[in-house]
Amino acid sequence: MEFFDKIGKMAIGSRLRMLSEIVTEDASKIYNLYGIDFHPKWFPVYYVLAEGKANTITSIAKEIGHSHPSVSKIISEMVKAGLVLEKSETTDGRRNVVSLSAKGNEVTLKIQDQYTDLNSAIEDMLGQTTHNLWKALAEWEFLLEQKSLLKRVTEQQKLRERSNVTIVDFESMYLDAFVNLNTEWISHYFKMEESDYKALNNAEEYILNNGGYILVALYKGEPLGVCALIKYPTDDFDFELAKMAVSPKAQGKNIGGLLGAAVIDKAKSLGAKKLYLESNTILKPAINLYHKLGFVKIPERPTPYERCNIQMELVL
Amino acid sequence: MEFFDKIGKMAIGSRLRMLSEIVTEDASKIYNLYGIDFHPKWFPVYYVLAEGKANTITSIAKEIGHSHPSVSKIISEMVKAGLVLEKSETTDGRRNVVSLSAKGNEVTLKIQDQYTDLNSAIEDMLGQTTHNLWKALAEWEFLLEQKSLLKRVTEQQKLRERSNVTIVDFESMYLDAFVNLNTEWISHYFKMEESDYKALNNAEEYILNNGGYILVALYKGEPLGVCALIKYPTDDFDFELAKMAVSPKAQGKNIGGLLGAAVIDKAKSLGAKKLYLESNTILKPAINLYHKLGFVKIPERPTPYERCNIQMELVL
DNA sequence: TACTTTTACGTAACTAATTACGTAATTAAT
DNA sequence: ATTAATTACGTAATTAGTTACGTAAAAGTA
Repeated sequence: MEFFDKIGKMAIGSRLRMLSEIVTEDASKIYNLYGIDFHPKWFPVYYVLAEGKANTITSIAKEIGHSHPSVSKIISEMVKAGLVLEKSETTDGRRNVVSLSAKGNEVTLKIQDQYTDLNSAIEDMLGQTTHNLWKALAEWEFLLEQKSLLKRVTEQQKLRERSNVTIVDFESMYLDAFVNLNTEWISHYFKMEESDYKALNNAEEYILNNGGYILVALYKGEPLGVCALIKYPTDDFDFELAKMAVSPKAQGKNIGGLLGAAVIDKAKSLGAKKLYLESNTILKPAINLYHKLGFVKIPERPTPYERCNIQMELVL
Repeated sequence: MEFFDKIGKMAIGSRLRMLSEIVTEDASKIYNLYGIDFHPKWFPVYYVLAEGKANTITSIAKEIGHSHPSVSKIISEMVKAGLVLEKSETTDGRRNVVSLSAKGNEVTLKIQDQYTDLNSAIEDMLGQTTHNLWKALAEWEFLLEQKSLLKRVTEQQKLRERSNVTIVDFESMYLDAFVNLNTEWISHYFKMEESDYKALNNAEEYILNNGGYILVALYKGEPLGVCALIKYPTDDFDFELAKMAVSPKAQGKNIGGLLGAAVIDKAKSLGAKKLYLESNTILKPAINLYHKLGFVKIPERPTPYERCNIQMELVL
């Protein structure tokens, strides 16, 4: 089993399966040892019947956490072995009411000792270990019920990706990225307009020297996201959030979200009270993001952009 | 999963299987999350190939602890998916030499992140538990390799049965048992002889009042085994171990062994140096037991019993 | 050199579970 | 009183492994 140490936690499923196989294989031999004609897989069903708790296929399935076809098969095997009786003598004709036969009840007597011995053998093993497998299993079942492994991995993924992204202030070395990333999406969804050329071709003069800012998202050092904070010409707003662009190859890494949050932080630190933005409703993920960031739709107001069909604001 | 708490350790196999199922089901979704077209069950094989360690079906199987048909199937699936290449261009025409294809190597790049994230997710879970599942699994694998569950249960069984057996000195209330148990096996394998009647019908007089002893094995209070220690008439031996009988319904509980050991102890405590016994070689389990107790075959000597064809002694 | 044993590995059949699906009985809703 | 939805459960197909078996190549042996 040393293989598992190298392979890491990736194969915990395989590892559990293998141990389960080793254990159940021996379980089968153990029944033999006690002279009981019994398959280990019957045990959960048998146990429920011996307790006299549930007595229809579905209720047993629910009790033991199996699917009903599984119980159905086990019951038919146990019927064949003479351990279980089926009867439909209830008011509900769909139900298959089952119970232990006389022979099935005999097993109960025989199985007592085995139960005791297996229990002590396992207790003995648990006593020899420093890490209690039984309790560890219960803890894992609990944790996985609270939050699935899938969700946990997704969270780790987000966490890791976030650490790959750093948001930095604009420098002239990022000018190309600022222009290209914006040109790319604008000409993909719409067409470049007069105001686009103005803002992109003279970014430093038009945005930065005018009291505005540009933030750049670096993904593993590469500038793959940009966003501008342009000083708003009137008193209605402090800044306009504009020219936000994220490279398609960095999509799904929440770079937009990080960039947006950073831009808002920046505005806040500058004492801004109100942000403005313009967009188009066909850009669903963008609108969604703005929403998440706290922007709300406002009534139509004049804009130099042809593609603009929605305007939003964020009160800080 | 509360079912398992009631059912006890009996279903540890089921419990392991269920957890394994939950985990591997999510594993499949996790590959999806990272855009990798990959079945979780391929992973162990893939890992070995990526490490460049083993490259034939059997060697991979050995490495990962699967059967070779399992690896064979996985390889053919991975070949179909274009991740693995097969070639028989070796000197040994039986071997199927496999390796990752270019596409297979691409997976290595994609899988890195997933590997990291899954590892951290699991480490995170392990950190949240007080009982470390990972280490507990390793401990169980180790313990079961040392001694199988079957063997452990067998030992517990022996231990428990021993506690059900008590060896007591003869009392007149056990006379019936002494007579019946002996009559039963003697007339089953042979026929009752003159000396049998003498010893059984006048046990108290013939054995006890003659410096001999009778010990009784009580199984859960019931006298199911007897054994006599008869004063030997000459100086050759101190006692003859005779009239040992165990009820067929208590067979396999090592009552003979316990009884034998107790009788020898008794003889020792009486200062005896040499014990004698007579038997017949068709009684294999008995001869076997005498052997285990330390008796060795001795040359033929006169005996009143027709059925006797072997004689043994034990030097204390 | 010829014969036997071992090794490598594929195919087939089995196992213990699952999902998917169909059918009949019951219950709820119009 | 119909009709629709739900429930109970069996059968079939699928899954991820196993053992059993057969065949061909290689290695060992007389």
